[in-house]
Amino acid sequence: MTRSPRIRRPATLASLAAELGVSRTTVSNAYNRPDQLSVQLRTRVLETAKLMGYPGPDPVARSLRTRQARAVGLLLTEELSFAFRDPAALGFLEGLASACETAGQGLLLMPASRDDPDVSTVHQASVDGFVVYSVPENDPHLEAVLQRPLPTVVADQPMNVDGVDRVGVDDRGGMLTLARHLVELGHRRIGVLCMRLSNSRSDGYADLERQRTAALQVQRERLGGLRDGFAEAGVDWAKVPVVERYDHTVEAGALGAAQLLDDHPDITALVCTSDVLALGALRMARGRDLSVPGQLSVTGFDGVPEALRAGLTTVRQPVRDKGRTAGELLLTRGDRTEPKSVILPTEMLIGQTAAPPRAERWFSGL
Amino acid sequence: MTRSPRIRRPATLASLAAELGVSRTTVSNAYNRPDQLSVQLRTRVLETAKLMGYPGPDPVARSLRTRQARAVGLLLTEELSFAFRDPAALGFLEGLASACETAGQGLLLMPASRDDPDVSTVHQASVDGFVVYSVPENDPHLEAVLQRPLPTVVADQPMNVDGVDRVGVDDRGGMLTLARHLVELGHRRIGVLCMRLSNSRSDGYADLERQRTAALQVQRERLGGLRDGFAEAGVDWAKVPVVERYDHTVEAGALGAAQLLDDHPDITALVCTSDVLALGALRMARGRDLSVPGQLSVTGFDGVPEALRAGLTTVRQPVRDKGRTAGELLLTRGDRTEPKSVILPTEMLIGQTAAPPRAERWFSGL
DNA sequence: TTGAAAGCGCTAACAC
DNA sequence: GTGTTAGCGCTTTCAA
Repeated sequence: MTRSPRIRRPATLASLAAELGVSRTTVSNAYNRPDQLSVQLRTRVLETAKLMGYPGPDPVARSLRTRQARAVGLLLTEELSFAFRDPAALGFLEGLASACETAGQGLLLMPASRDDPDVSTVHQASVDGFVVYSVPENDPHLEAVLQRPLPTVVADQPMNVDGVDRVGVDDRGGMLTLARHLVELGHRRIGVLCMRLSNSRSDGYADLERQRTAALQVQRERLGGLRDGFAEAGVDWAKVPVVERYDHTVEAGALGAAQLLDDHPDITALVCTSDVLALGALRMARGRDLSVPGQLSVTGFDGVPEALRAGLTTVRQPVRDKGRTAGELLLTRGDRTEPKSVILPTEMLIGQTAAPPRAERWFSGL
Repeated sequence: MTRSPRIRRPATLASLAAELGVSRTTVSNAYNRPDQLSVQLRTRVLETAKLMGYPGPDPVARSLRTRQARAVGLLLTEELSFAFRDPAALGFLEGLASACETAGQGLLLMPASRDDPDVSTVHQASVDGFVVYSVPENDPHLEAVLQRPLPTVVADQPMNVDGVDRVGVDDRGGMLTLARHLVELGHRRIGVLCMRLSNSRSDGYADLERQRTAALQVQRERLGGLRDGFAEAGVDWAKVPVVERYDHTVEAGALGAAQLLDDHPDITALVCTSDVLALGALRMARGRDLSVPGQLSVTGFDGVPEALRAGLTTVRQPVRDKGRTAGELLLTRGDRTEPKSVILPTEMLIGQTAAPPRAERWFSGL
């Protein structure tokens, strides 16, 4: 980036001081400590500054001196633009941004694509702290963040980073409640569609081993809650088909749902670990003229606006609050004597996409 | 923000050099110019660094020295969180983010609320350049940006900033095409619902003077295109009711549309200068059992996903491209000999919300 | 109310 | 391949 013609070599605090015949301290005070000099001197300084085109103290130099950048770095291990497309990420971002806004801090989005081992953007970030949003265990970018001597807050995952604050939601509990609801409706043969479990692309059935060792713990938790809920009804989890999709899009959800239904036409409920996937499942059902919830129940997770509009039975997590809390944890905690963990509640939302399975309905119709 | 226990006073490049018994240059080179020293020395440096917990060169100090922050500042004169709720802004952000990502630059979102005269966040931003997204003329934050000796790109508005690159879309042309389409359908009595024309809150009719002096030029352009299109059919613009809404939400759109229809029950088409407002108008129509487009035609502007889903007749602008272009203009232009202006095309999208007005339809039905 | 001095942590010429 | 020197532009004791 070169300088345009309108960009002349700018004046510095020193040159301004020289011009005025005062010390640099005085000029600095004019900007930072108005009470330290007479009003008239201050206005003279400010006016000359305007005249000379001095834009005020250079932020980088000031940061170096004060050791404050007045900005928070956000690490997402996705394409940066993903954050603006995924509704749950968006809600988080909104909450985090509002916390930053309140504190007068900027929010620095750091490019850190999953596949790119280059962590230099983390090393380069001029920030006062980091928020790490939902990255896998052992992510190199996260390692780089932890390397930096700055306070850090992890949102969602990883769940077990030493000495670092965390904010998450009750993923397991939410899914447990949902599972019990489905059990109560009478479902016993279910299929599961989940988000990616690790950073290696894998689209298809996830066996127990893969579920157990998932690097993305949030998914592990949700699956765990589901398993527990159905175990209460005697369902053998080992026999429950779990399909994993790497991409988190409606299209991927539709494809995963199709795979599941092709292989297991007998399932009565399709449990998705995210709303986006569930919206895909609904689309697939529509495409096949499968009535929901008549012939198939579908559930989601997250409670994103699109899902609520679609009347999805799902579990809502307070994504905005999660973002705001992450920001507050980072910005307003005085004593960091020991790391703090905040778990926000989830809430099951009964929509119009889950009902008793067909046979059951006939039965109750008698 | 205080340091947590795991955050010890970090080693510096100098202390590492001392420990190793080499010069600081050597350590610096180990990080920045691997080819300038032997492999073994380099690994020794890097290993000792790890041992001492040296996180690599401090980004702020490096920035001060190199005069590069590797980040782009984004100025939006809205609540920061607004950007995450407005679909058009979101598309822009997505495009800009991807351009930054490609260039390995961070994207710094600067809080700069409209009502808050505090521009210090602009002064504090450690960035290599600014993107200014759709702010009114004479906005103090924009002034502050222009003060900084950094390259700047304006997206949408203001349109007339000296010596600064700009990317926009053909707002006037898009609206002109839409106007002609409506004229051709037979509409002569229309009502207009537009976004805010200045930063002072004003909800209600905007007279010609207010339209002409609107600080938000994009709206001015869109209204201008509309006026020209209907002028071709001999419609007297002075008699066209134009309702302005300060808030850019579906609710505000519904209220504005209601006002317009209450006062002017004879209008056959409701032209909205944004899709969000148009979605509000559709909601209002639904609430009143007014059939669209049977009894009332409704049109939008932007081509946001929600609007396309709703089948709105509208004008699409390439918001993602606009964002990407803004980023590229800032990041990849070598010669800034003279400011460049990029205008992206718009495209009318005929949906299901505009049809011939009632009388006309009867006529053609004969 | 103002100024002198020190240094934040780093990189880039240039010399060896 | 490695070291010396000279700042980048600013804030902050401390002394006047």
